[in-house]
Amino acid sequence: MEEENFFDKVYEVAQQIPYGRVTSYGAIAKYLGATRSARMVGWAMNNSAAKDVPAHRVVNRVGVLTGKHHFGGTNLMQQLLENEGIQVKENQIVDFQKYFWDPIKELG
DNA sequence: GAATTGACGTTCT
DNA sequence: AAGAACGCCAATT
Repeated sequence: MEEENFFDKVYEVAQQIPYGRVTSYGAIAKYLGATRSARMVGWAMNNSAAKDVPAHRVVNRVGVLTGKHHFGGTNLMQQLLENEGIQVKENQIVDFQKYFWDPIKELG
């Protein structure tokens, strides 16, 4: 069954995010051809807790750690990003454009 | 089984 | 230009 669902594709792309880089839900969704399904990407991340997906490298289009509450209810997500050399201010990534990893530009 | 919500983003008014 | 509504698919209630 190679026919992977939108859900599964999100996992693959998320796992391909390089170290010290971040991407957005919309970027992944757009890469999969579902620009308007960015919500599903976030929903997939919810299940990613049971996967090997670095969901902490995925933020919204503005670079805000919207899903930090899903990382244990603490600033764990921010700590992980800072651990990779990414500066975070007020739950927002500094120089988001600088660390932004576009799957379309990098992969496709 | 139906209705609502959800880690978002685009499009219309 | 700013604000409101819609769309996507799956899971939860």
